[in-house]
Amino acid sequence: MAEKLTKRQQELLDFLKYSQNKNGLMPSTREIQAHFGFASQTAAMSHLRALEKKGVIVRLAGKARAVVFPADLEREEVMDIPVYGSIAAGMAEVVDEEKVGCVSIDIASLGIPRNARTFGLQVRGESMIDAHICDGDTVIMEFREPRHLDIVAALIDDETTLKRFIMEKGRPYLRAENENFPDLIPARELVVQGVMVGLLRTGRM
Amino acid sequence: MAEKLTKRQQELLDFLKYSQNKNGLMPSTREIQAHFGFASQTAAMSHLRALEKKGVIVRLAGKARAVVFPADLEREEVMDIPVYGSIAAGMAEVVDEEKVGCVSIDIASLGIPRNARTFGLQVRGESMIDAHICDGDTVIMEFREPRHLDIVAALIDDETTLKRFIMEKGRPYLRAENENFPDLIPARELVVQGVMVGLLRTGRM
DNA sequence: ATGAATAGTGTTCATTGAATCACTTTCACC
DNA sequence: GGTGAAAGTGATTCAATGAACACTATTCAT
Repeated sequence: MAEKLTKRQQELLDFLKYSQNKNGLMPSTREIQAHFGFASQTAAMSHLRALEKKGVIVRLAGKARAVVFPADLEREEVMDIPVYGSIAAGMAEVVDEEKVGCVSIDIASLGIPRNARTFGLQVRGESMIDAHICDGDTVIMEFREPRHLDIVAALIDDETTLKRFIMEKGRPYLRAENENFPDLIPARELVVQGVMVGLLRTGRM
Repeated sequence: MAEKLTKRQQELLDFLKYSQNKNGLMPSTREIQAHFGFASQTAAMSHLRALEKKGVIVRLAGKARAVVFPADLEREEVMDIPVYGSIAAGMAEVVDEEKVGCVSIDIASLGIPRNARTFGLQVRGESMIDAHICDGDTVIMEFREPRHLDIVAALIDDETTLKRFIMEKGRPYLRAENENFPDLIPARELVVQGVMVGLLRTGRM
């Protein structure tokens, strides 16, 4: 199965990947022909056949643009999660100005339902270091009601901070997971923007 | 742009998503017709037009199966990273038996080149807790030469453990990031299987 | 030297599949 | 009660595409 490709076949495969990424769909044989400057469309056809025989692509006979990468079929559904540097007061709907990036990850890895409203948040500071959440980490939040001991993104003084949500005798309050930080924050007007469901750390460790 | 869809339009959109996920390509108007039991192919056409007008899909005129979700175009290239529970001695090529899952994530989020050889590793134990790597975390490793202070997956006594790689006066050794663990491990036959480039934590925090 | 891949050219054909026109029906809204 | 959007039916047209066949040329391992 893992037969190695010839140089030309690799070029063709690269074009297929490029095309799917750039245009969102596979090229037709004639588009392949045009891209490589073939005089005959058959050249593209035979290359596709070769790639199929080597198992790097799958083709569905008779259908147009029906070239598929096996990996794409096995892959779980991928979700795009917007990442914010901070989340301002409103947040009701969308807050594009603060958006600093996007993480695409398969929903199975996160273990969340596909219809969950999720967003990412870049962590600043060490206030949750005892929960092993570091400065620079990206936490994945889900928009839902917090439960006891959940880690939540809460709006305090117009800024979003990560805290542990404690429900004691029906009274909720927030706690930082760092000895050096103000231990308890009485939660009067408690605005919870999301509950932490995942964490992503990248770069030099 | 974010006009809400009718029930029927939502059904159609779901079918498009289902089809792309299941078959790897978009359905043609006739396939849509067959799926919904329309007597006329025009019904599918007009629905697609409606979806396009509302901005949830993009269509390329004249091309076959040319329906694209805008999100797919903005998305960076997604990479499938195999996750192992542990990595046995060989590891030279592929070790399918130990594979416990797969993480799909866009390469931009990880900040690694697209041709990097990466794999995931489930962390067991608390030996790296001081580096804020917890039991149950999945670390993303890249197969490359370790540098000073990198966190590496090293093979010790036929088992893979995560350690910090220290290069001191040309002599490499490994250190656990946990006071309670054997502080230094002289590295005689040092087999480094990968360098940590990312971390993913999921589930209840 | 002789197949067997690889890499093409040139041509033809049958489908697949998008697009358009003409009309019907239902249903919410003012 | 009229209007317009949503949801269809039915028929027709024609470009976009995959597929097949016949041949050529080169490389490479038997």
